[in-house]
Amino acid sequence: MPELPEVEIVRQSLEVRVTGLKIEEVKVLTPSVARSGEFSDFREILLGKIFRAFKRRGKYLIAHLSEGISLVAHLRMTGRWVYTTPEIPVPKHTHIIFVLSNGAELRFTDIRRFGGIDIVLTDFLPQYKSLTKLGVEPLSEEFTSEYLGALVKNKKLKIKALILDQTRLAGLGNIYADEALFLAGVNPQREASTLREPEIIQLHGAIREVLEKGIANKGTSFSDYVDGEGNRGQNQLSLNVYGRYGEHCNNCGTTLAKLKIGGRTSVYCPLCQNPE
DNA sequence: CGGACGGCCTGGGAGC
DNA sequence: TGCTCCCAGGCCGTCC
Repeated sequence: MPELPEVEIVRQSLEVRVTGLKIEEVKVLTPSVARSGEFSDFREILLGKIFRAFKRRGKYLIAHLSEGISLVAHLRMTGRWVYTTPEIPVPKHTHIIFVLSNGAELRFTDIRRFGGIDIVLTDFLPQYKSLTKLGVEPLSEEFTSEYLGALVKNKKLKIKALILDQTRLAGLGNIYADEALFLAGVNPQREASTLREPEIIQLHGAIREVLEKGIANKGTSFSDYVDGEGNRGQNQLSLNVYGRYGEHCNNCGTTLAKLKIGGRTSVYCPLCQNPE
Protein backbone atom coordinates (compact mmCIF):
# COMPACT_ATOMS: atom_id res chain seq x y z
CA MET A 1 0.00 0.00 0.00
CA PRO A 2 1.53 3.26 -1.06
CA GLU A 3 2.52 5.52 1.81
CA LEU A 4 4.79 8.57 1.79
CA PRO A 5 7.97 6.79 0.58
CA GLU A 6 6.16 4.97 -2.23
CA VAL A 7 4.40 8.11 -3.48
CA GLU A 8 7.73 9.94 -3.33
CA ILE A 9 9.45 7.26 -5.43
CA VAL A 10 6.63 7.38 -8.02
CA ARG A 11 6.88 11.17 -8.04
CA GLN A 12 10.61 11.03 -8.67
CA SER A 13 10.33 8.60 -11.56
CA LEU A 14 7.49 10.54 -13.22
CA GLU A 15 9.42 13.77 -12.75
CA VAL A 16 12.31 12.31 -14.74
CA ARG A 17 10.25 10.53 -17.39
CA VAL A 18 7.19 12.68 -17.99
CA THR A 19 8.09 16.31 -17.26
CA GLY A 20 7.96 18.37 -20.47
CA LEU A 21 5.79 15.89 -22.39
CA LYS A 22 2.49 16.89 -23.94
CA ILE A 23 -0.78 14.99 -23.57
CA GLU A 24 -1.74 13.92 -27.11
CA GLU A 25 -4.70 11.75 -26.12
CA VAL A 26 -6.59 10.74 -23.00
CA LYS A 27 -8.35 7.38 -22.88
CA VAL A 28 -10.84 7.25 -20.06
CA LEU A 29 -11.71 3.59 -19.53
CA THR A 30 -13.47 4.08 -16.18
CA PRO A 31 -15.30 7.43 -16.04
CA SER A 32 -15.84 7.35 -12.25
CA VAL A 33 -12.08 7.42 -11.69
CA ALA A 34 -11.54 10.45 -13.98
CA ARG A 35 -13.09 13.21 -11.92
CA SER A 36 -13.28 16.48 -13.77
CA GLY A 37 -14.86 18.47 -10.92
CA GLU A 38 -16.11 21.80 -12.20
CA PHE A 39 -14.89 21.03 -15.70
CA SER A 40 -17.30 19.43 -18.12
CA ASP A 41 -15.03 16.89 -19.76
CA PHE A 42 -11.96 15.20 -18.32
CA ARG A 43 -10.42 14.32 -21.67
CA GLU A 44 -11.09 17.61 -23.39
CA ILE A 45 -9.62 19.81 -20.67
CA LEU A 46 -6.38 17.81 -20.62
CA LEU A 47 -5.73 17.48 -24.37
CA GLY A 48 -2.65 19.46 -25.39
CA LYS A 49 -1.57 20.25 -21.84
CA ILE A 50 2.08 19.74 -20.89
CA PHE A 51 3.30 18.05 -17.69
CA ARG A 52 5.32 20.76 -15.95
CA ALA A 53 6.12 19.32 -12.50
CA PHE A 54 5.30 16.49 -10.11
CA LYS A 55 4.77 17.30 -6.43
CA ARG A 56 3.81 15.31 -3.37
CA ARG A 57 1.86 16.27 -0.27
CA GLY A 58 1.40 13.49 2.27
CA LYS A 59 0.31 10.51 0.21
CA TYR A 60 -1.10 12.69 -2.58
CA LEU A 61 0.61 12.93 -5.94
CA ILE A 62 0.10 16.29 -7.68
CA ALA A 63 0.90 16.91 -11.34
CA HIS A 64 1.17 20.52 -12.46
CA LEU A 65 0.20 20.97 -16.11
CA SER A 66 0.44 23.95 -18.41
CA GLU A 67 -2.33 26.58 -18.55
CA GLY A 68 -2.96 26.53 -14.80
CA ILE A 69 -4.34 23.01 -14.60
CA SER A 70 -3.29 20.39 -12.05
CA LEU A 71 -4.09 16.76 -11.34
CA VAL A 72 -4.49 15.53 -7.77
CA ALA A 73 -4.24 11.77 -7.36
CA HIS A 74 -4.24 9.32 -4.49
CA LEU A 75 -3.13 5.72 -4.93
CA ARG A 76 -5.04 4.52 -1.84
CA MET A 77 -4.43 0.79 -1.56
CA THR A 78 -3.73 -0.57 -5.01
CA GLY A 79 -3.26 2.42 -7.32
CA ARG A 80 -0.38 2.55 -9.77
CA TRP A 81 0.94 5.22 -12.13
CA VAL A 82 3.19 3.60 -14.68
CA TYR A 83 5.13 5.19 -17.53
CA THR A 84 5.38 2.63 -20.29
CA THR A 85 5.14 2.07 -24.04
CA PRO A 86 2.05 1.19 -26.12
CA GLU A 87 3.58 -2.20 -27.02
CA ILE A 88 3.22 -3.35 -23.42
CA PRO A 89 -0.29 -4.88 -23.01
CA VAL A 90 -2.69 -2.73 -21.00
CA PRO A 91 -3.15 -4.45 -17.63
CA LYS A 92 -6.55 -5.32 -16.21
CA HIS A 93 -8.03 -2.55 -14.03
CA THR A 94 -6.41 0.21 -16.06
CA HIS A 95 -8.72 3.23 -15.84
CA ILE A 96 -6.96 6.14 -17.54
CA ILE A 97 -4.26 6.24 -20.23
CA PHE A 98 -2.43 9.45 -21.15
CA VAL A 99 -0.80 9.16 -24.57
CA LEU A 100 2.29 11.35 -24.48
CA SER A 101 4.05 13.39 -27.18
CA ASN A 102 7.04 11.01 -27.29
CA GLY A 103 4.77 8.06 -28.05
CA ALA A 104 4.95 6.64 -24.53
CA GLU A 105 1.97 6.21 -22.23
CA LEU A 106 1.25 7.11 -18.65
CA ARG A 107 -1.30 4.65 -17.25
CA PHE A 108 -3.34 4.81 -14.08
CA THR A 109 -4.29 1.36 -12.79
CA ASP A 110 -6.18 0.57 -9.60
CA ILE A 111 -7.54 -2.89 -8.80
CA ARG A 112 -9.94 -1.72 -6.14
CA ARG A 113 -10.88 1.65 -7.60
CA PHE A 114 -10.46 3.38 -4.23
CA GLY A 115 -8.22 5.94 -5.90
CA GLY A 116 -8.89 8.45 -8.61
CA ILE A 117 -7.65 11.55 -10.39
CA ASP A 118 -9.13 14.99 -9.78
CA ILE A 119 -8.66 18.01 -12.03
CA VAL A 120 -8.04 21.15 -9.99
CA LEU A 121 -7.02 24.68 -10.98
CA THR A 122 -3.39 25.10 -9.87
CA ASP A 123 -4.26 28.42 -8.21
CA PHE A 124 -6.95 26.65 -6.23
CA LEU A 125 -4.67 23.88 -4.87
CA PRO A 126 -3.97 25.69 -1.56
CA GLN A 127 -7.73 25.64 -0.88
CA TYR A 128 -8.38 22.15 -2.24
CA LYS A 129 -10.22 20.28 0.48
CA SER A 130 -8.26 17.03 0.71
CA LEU A 131 -4.96 18.94 0.78
CA THR A 132 -5.83 21.70 3.26
CA LYS A 133 -6.72 19.18 5.92
CA LEU A 134 -3.30 17.53 5.86
CA GLY A 135 -0.96 17.86 8.82
CA VAL A 136 2.80 18.42 8.90
CA GLU A 137 5.18 16.71 6.47
CA PRO A 138 7.18 14.30 8.65
CA LEU A 139 10.38 14.80 6.64
CA SER A 140 10.18 18.60 6.75
CA GLU A 141 12.17 20.80 9.14
CA GLU A 142 8.89 21.82 10.71
CA PHE A 143 8.45 18.32 12.16
CA THR A 144 10.68 18.37 15.25
CA SER A 145 10.46 16.30 18.42
CA GLU A 146 8.96 19.39 20.08
CA TYR A 147 6.29 19.39 17.38
CA LEU A 148 5.51 15.73 18.10
CA GLY A 149 5.45 16.56 21.81
CA ALA A 150 2.78 19.18 21.17
CA LEU A 151 0.78 16.70 19.08
CA VAL A 152 0.61 14.07 21.83
CA LYS A 153 -0.04 16.55 24.65
CA ASN A 154 -3.35 15.84 26.42
CA LYS A 155 -4.39 13.40 23.70
CA LYS A 156 -6.25 10.39 25.01
CA LEU A 157 -6.22 8.44 21.77
CA LYS A 158 -3.74 5.65 21.16
CA ILE A 159 -0.36 6.67 19.80
CA LYS A 160 -0.77 4.44 16.74
CA ALA A 161 -4.06 6.14 15.85
CA LEU A 162 -2.45 9.55 16.34
CA ILE A 163 0.50 9.01 14.02
CA LEU A 164 -1.83 7.52 11.39
CA ASP A 165 -4.08 10.58 11.48
CA GLN A 166 -3.32 12.46 8.26
CA THR A 167 -4.60 15.73 9.69
CA ARG A 168 -1.84 15.61 12.29
CA LEU A 169 1.01 13.95 10.39
CA ALA A 170 0.75 13.48 6.62
CA GLY A 171 2.21 10.38 5.06
CA LEU A 172 2.37 7.48 7.49
CA GLY A 173 0.25 4.42 6.74
CA ASN A 174 -0.05 1.13 8.54
CA ILE A 175 3.33 -0.26 7.49
CA TYR A 176 5.55 2.66 8.46
CA ALA A 177 3.51 3.43 11.59
CA ASP A 178 4.09 -0.10 12.94
CA GLU A 179 7.75 0.03 11.96
CA ALA A 180 8.33 3.43 13.59
CA LEU A 181 6.69 2.33 16.85
CA PHE A 182 8.84 -0.82 16.94
CA LEU A 183 12.01 1.13 16.29
CA ALA A 184 11.12 3.59 19.06
CA GLY A 185 10.18 0.80 21.47
CA VAL A 186 6.72 2.34 21.96
CA ASN A 187 3.67 0.10 22.29
CA PRO A 188 0.98 0.98 19.69
CA GLN A 189 -1.81 1.01 22.29
CA ARG A 190 -0.17 3.54 24.58
CA GLU A 191 -2.32 6.57 25.28
CA ALA A 192 -0.56 9.39 23.41
CA SER A 193 -0.43 11.77 26.38
CA THR A 194 1.49 9.25 28.49
CA LEU A 195 4.59 9.28 26.30
CA ARG A 196 7.58 10.56 28.24
CA GLU A 197 10.03 12.99 26.68
CA PRO A 198 12.71 10.40 25.82
CA GLU A 199 10.04 8.31 24.10
CA ILE A 200 8.82 11.29 22.10
CA ILE A 201 12.38 11.95 20.98
CA GLN A 202 12.81 8.27 20.07
CA LEU A 203 9.54 8.15 18.16
CA HIS A 204 10.27 11.35 16.29
CA GLY A 205 13.63 9.96 15.16
CA ALA A 206 12.10 6.59 14.32
CA ILE A 207 9.39 8.10 12.12
CA ARG A 208 11.96 9.97 10.07
CA GLU A 209 14.28 6.99 9.96
CA VAL A 210 11.72 4.46 8.66
CA LEU A 211 10.48 6.92 6.01
CA GLU A 212 14.00 7.78 4.85
CA LYS A 213 14.94 4.12 4.74
CA GLY A 214 11.76 3.35 2.81
CA ILE A 215 12.71 5.94 0.19
CA ALA A 216 16.32 4.69 0.07
CA ASN A 217 14.98 1.16 -0.52
CA LYS A 218 12.68 2.44 -3.31
CA GLY A 219 9.52 1.69 -1.36
CA THR A 220 7.81 -1.30 0.22
CA SER A 221 6.24 -3.70 -2.30
CA PHE A 222 4.29 -5.83 0.10
CA SER A 223 1.49 -6.52 -2.34
CA ASP A 224 0.71 -4.10 -5.13
CA TYR A 225 3.10 -1.20 -5.06
CA VAL A 226 5.40 -0.52 -8.02
CA ASP A 227 7.23 2.68 -8.94
CA GLY A 228 6.56 4.90 -11.95
CA GLU A 229 8.28 2.43 -14.25
CA GLY A 230 6.64 -0.70 -12.90
CA ASN A 231 9.53 -1.82 -10.67
CA ARG A 232 9.03 -3.26 -7.21
CA GLY A 233 10.75 -1.74 -4.17
CA GLN A 234 13.06 -3.50 -1.73
CA ASN A 235 11.94 -2.21 1.67
CA GLN A 236 9.70 -5.24 2.38
CA LEU A 237 12.93 -7.17 2.95
CA SER A 238 13.85 -5.06 5.94
CA LEU A 239 10.57 -4.79 7.84
CA ASN A 240 10.76 -5.66 11.54
CA VAL A 241 7.09 -6.11 12.42
CA TYR A 242 4.58 -5.35 9.64
CA GLY A 243 3.22 -8.58 8.18
CA ARG A 244 5.31 -10.65 10.61
CA TYR A 245 2.65 -11.62 13.17
CA GLY A 246 3.58 -14.90 14.85
CA GLU A 247 7.22 -14.66 13.75
CA HIS A 248 10.06 -13.85 16.11
CA CYS A 249 11.23 -10.37 17.04
CA ASN A 250 14.48 -9.50 15.27
CA ASN A 251 15.66 -7.87 18.45
CA CYS A 252 14.78 -10.27 21.29
CA GLY A 253 13.24 -13.38 19.69
CA THR A 254 9.84 -12.96 21.38
CA THR A 255 6.84 -14.02 19.26
CA LEU A 256 5.29 -10.91 17.68
CA ALA A 257 1.71 -10.10 18.73
CA LYS A 258 -1.11 -8.31 16.94
CA LEU A 259 -4.16 -6.29 17.84
CA LYS A 260 -6.67 -3.99 16.13
CA ILE A 261 -6.33 -0.24 16.57
CA GLY A 262 -8.75 2.00 14.73
CA GLY A 263 -9.79 -0.92 12.53
CA ARG A 264 -6.23 -1.66 11.46
CA THR A 265 -4.00 -4.56 12.36
CA SER A 266 -1.01 -3.61 14.48
CA VAL A 267 1.90 -6.01 14.84
CA TYR A 268 4.36 -5.37 17.65
CA CYS A 269 6.82 -7.02 20.02
CA PRO A 270 5.23 -7.41 23.48
CA LEU A 271 8.65 -7.29 25.12
CA CYS A 272 10.52 -4.54 23.19
CA GLN A 273 7.36 -2.40 23.05
CA ASN A 274 6.31 -2.52 26.66
CA PRO A 275 2.72 -1.34 27.31
CA GLU A 276 3.99 0.84 30.18
C1' DC B 1 -16.21 18.41 18.33
C1' DG B 2 -13.31 14.40 18.76
C1' DG B 3 -13.37 9.79 18.03
C1' DA B 4 -15.38 5.29 16.51
C1' DC B 5 -17.12 2.83 12.76
C1' DG B 6 -19.15 1.34 8.25
C1' DG B 7 -18.71 1.70 3.19
C1' DC B 8 -16.12 1.62 -0.84
C1' DC B 9 -13.73 -2.32 -3.82
C1' DT B 10 -11.22 -6.74 -5.51
C1' DG B 11 -7.98 -10.53 -5.08
C1' DG B 12 -5.99 -13.91 -2.36
C1' DG B 13 -5.96 -17.20 1.07
C1' DA B 14 -8.18 -20.15 4.57
C1' DG B 15 -11.45 -23.49 5.53
C1' DC B 16 -14.69 -26.90 4.32
C1' DT C 1 -11.49 -29.02 -7.07
C1' DG C 2 -14.51 -25.41 -6.12
C1' DC C 3 -17.28 -22.82 -3.25
C1' DT C 4 -17.90 -19.31 0.49
C1' DC C 5 -16.16 -16.20 3.68
C1' DC C 6 -13.02 -13.09 5.54
C1' DC C 7 -9.21 -9.98 5.41
C1' DA C 8 -6.14 -6.32 3.55
C1' DG C 9 -6.61 -0.59 4.82
C1' DG C 10 -6.82 4.94 3.19
C1' DC C 11 -10.13 8.10 3.35
C1' DC C 12 -14.82 9.95 3.78
C1' DG C 13 -19.35 10.36 5.62
C1' DT C 14 -22.23 9.43 9.47
C1' DC C 15 -23.29 8.92 14.13
C1' DC C 16 -22.76 9.38 19.10
